[in-house]
Amino acid sequence: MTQATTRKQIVEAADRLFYQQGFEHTSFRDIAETVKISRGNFYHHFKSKDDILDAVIALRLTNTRRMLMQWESEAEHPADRVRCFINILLMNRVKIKQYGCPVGSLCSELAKLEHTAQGNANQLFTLFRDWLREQFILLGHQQDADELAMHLLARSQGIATLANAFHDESFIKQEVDQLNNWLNACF
Amino acid sequence: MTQATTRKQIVEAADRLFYQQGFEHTSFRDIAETVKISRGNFYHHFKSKDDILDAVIALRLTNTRRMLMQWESEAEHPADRVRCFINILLMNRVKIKQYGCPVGSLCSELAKLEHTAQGNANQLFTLFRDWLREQFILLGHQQDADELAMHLLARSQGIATLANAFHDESFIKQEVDQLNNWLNACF
DNA sequence: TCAGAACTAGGACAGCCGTCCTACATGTGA
DNA sequence: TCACATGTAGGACGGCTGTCCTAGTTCTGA
Repeated sequence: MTQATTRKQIVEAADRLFYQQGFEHTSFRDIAETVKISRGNFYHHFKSKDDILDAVIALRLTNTRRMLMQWESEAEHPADRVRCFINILLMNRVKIKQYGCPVGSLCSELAKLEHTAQGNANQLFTLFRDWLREQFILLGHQQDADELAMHLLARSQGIATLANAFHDESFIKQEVDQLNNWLNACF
Repeated sequence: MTQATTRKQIVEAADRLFYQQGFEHTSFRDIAETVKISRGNFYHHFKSKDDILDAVIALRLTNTRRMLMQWESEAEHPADRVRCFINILLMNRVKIKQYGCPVGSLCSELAKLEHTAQGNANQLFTLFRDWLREQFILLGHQQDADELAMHLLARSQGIATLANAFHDESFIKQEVDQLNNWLNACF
C-alpha cells in the first residue's frame, strides 16, 4: 500500500473516532485496530498524536470549505444558502443525537486540555462564521452581519448540545423550524 | 480531620477540576495534590473514581436546587425568575469564557465516554428544564412551556460554547440582551 | 538484476492510570 | 488506661498510554 492511502486511512479513522469518542479517549490502539495496522508503525506517517490531530483538523477544514463552496453553487439566493447551513442539523440529526456537533465538541475538549491545537480547531468555527457573515451582508445586513452569523452559530451549537444530552431527534426538528422562521424575519 | 470534612474537600476539589480540565483528564494525582492527601487513600472515602463523579454530580444537583429555590424567593414575578436564569451567563462570564458551561461540557464528555453516569449528569439539565417550564406556565404558556424552556436552555448552551471557543466575553453580553428581548416578547 | 528507498510488524521503553494493600497514626468511648 | 474504630501514608499491582527502535519485507527505478 502506498504511503498516501495508508496515511489517508489513518486520518479518516482518527477523524471518525475523535468525533465519536473524543480526542483524548481515542488511543493509538483504537486507530490501529480500525485501520488494521501495527501500533508502533504510526511514526512512519506521523511524528506524534498531536500530528494526527492536526491532520484531522486540516481534513475537516478542507471538507468544510468544499461544502460551503457547493452550497454557494447550488443556491443562488443567500437566504437559501443559509438554509443549507441550517439544514445540516436535520441531515446529521442521528449523529448529532449520538455524538453532538463535531466542531463544538472538539473545541470544548481541546479548551479543557489547554491543547495547542485549539486555534486550529477554532478555524472550523471561523470558516462558518465568515461564510455566514458574507451571506448576511448579501441579505442587506452590512451593520450586523457578524452578529447574526454568531447568533446562528450559537443557536446551532445549543441545539446540538441538548439533542445529544437528551438523546432527542425531534427537538432538532422543532428548533430548525424556529431557525427558519427567524431567518425569514431577517429580510 | 473528620471523615466528613476530608470527603467534602475531595468532592469540592474534584468538582472544580472536572469543570476546568474535564473528568477523564483529571487524575487522582491532581485531586490528591489539590487536597494535600495521599493518593492511595481515596478508597477510604470513595470506592472508585466513578464514585467521586457521582458525589460531584450530587453536589451540583444540591447546589442547583438551592439556587433555584433562592430565585423563587427573591423574585415574585416568573419573568424576573427567568431573568435570574439568563443572568447567570453574565455573572459567570469569566469562567464560561475559560471553561464553558459546567453542565453542558460534562454531559458532552460523558456521552463520548459512554459513561454510566450520563443519566445522573442529565438530571442537572432536567432540573433547569422543569423549573423553567414551571415559570413559563405561570407566564400563561401552558401549551408550549416545555418548548420555551428547552429553547432557552439551548440558547444558553450555544452562547457558552461559542464564548468559550472564541474566548469572547462581550459575545455573552450581546446575546444576553437578545435573550431578554426574546423573554419580553413572550408575555 | 539489484541497490536503496519506502513501508511494516512487533516489541521495548518509561511513565501514568485507577485500584488495592499493609503498616502506622490518631481519635474516641468505656 | 486501653481496646477499637477511624483515618492516613506510601508503595505495589497490572494494565494502558504515547513514543521509539530494530529487524524484516516490499516496492521502485536505474
